[in-house]
Amino acid sequence: MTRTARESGGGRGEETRAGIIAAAVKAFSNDGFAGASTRQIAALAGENQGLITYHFANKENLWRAAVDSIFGGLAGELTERADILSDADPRTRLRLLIYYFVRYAAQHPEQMRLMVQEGKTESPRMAWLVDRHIKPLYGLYSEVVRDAQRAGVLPEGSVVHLFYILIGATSLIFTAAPECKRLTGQDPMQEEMIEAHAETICNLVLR
Amino acid sequence: MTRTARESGGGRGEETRAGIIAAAVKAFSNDGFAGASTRQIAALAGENQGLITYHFANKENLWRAAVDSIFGGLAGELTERADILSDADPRTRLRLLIYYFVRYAAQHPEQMRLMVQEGKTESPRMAWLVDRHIKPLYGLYSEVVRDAQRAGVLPEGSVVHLFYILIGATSLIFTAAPECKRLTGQDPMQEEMIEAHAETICNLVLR
DNA sequence: GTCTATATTATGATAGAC
DNA sequence: GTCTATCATAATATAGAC
Repeated sequence: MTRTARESGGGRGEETRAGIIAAAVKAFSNDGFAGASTRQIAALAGENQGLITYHFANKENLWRAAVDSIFGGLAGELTERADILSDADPRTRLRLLIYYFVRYAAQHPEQMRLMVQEGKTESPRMAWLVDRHIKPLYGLYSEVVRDAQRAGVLPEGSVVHLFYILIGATSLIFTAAPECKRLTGQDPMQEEMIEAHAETICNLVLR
Repeated sequence: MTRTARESGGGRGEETRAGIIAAAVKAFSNDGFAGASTRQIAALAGENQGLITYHFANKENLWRAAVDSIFGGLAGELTERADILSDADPRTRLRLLIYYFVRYAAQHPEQMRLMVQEGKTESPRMAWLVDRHIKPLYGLYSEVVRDAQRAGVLPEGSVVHLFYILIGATSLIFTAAPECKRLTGQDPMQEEMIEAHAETICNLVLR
């Protein structure tokens, strides 16, 4: 029984595939699609360059696999998290969601990096990313925001603005973590800094 | 009397130089240092590729010139703006500064794009950018924030967090404008959207 | 100051041995 | 599935004519 490249499971090839994807995530989120090279990605993964062609056929496909990996189960995780907190009063609920958001942004800076990388220009890749991954997130987010608005925990205002305000506020410090470290001497990836960031946002936003 | 490339003034070469810088600003902020190519920049400027070498010697120098051009007189403009508003009461002052910030972010999306591009990784370019341009801005910003905190218009909290929160909140929607347009159908670069964004931030933040 | 031509290296993709 | 070798192209940078 022969195995194909697309087949999932514990095969040796799947490990290689996963390693390449992990390297691609770093490369693409740091340098963008044009800036990252397949050779660099193969080297980072400790694999041969030819394996990228074998597992992904071309750079574009590798990028898609990397993006799928980055956004992975986020939508699911978020729904779950929001459901768990559905009993809490609206203010506490939003507060805990913000803490969750901030912690997530700190643990996955690649996600924001990639969103900014690709969101700057119109392109087929951007369209794919938005339709496949961002729209579902936006939908979930809209519900949370509207609930909070109805409960008077967030001021009125169209969801678009609140979406980008909240994402920007929670993520930028981690997206630009090395810059922040050089600018202020403080490392935003430290536990206390992550906590303090969430706390500051809550103090600023929640009434 | 011969003119050198470095000499400023109305010479023909200065126009060329300026055109190349303008093209470089777009290219570097969109594709990053690695992603942008000198050929692409020359083509965008409608100039010959050899002229980049003549005016800037190499890619790195061109990047520096582009960054200097982007950050240009921002620090000066900001100080001026803050001074003009020094008579207003603290709440109104911060409100007007936020409106100014948001409008500036909308008119200069390249600035944020470049900050994110370079802030992601430790590099000599990042160090240069932070030391030369971001630190002065951070200093100015710190004063404004501390004044607002003393007046009770902003909650307590260390300036680092408030810095990245405010910059992220004001800028991301414009940084990722094409993405926003595809996601929501609304173009954040429209006047009404810019106004609404500033308004939403003020409602959210000011007490 | 501007342009063409080119040296040199890096890139994405392919072919084929193992 | 993995690897080496290689092709075709695009990159930065240089040399030198005008």
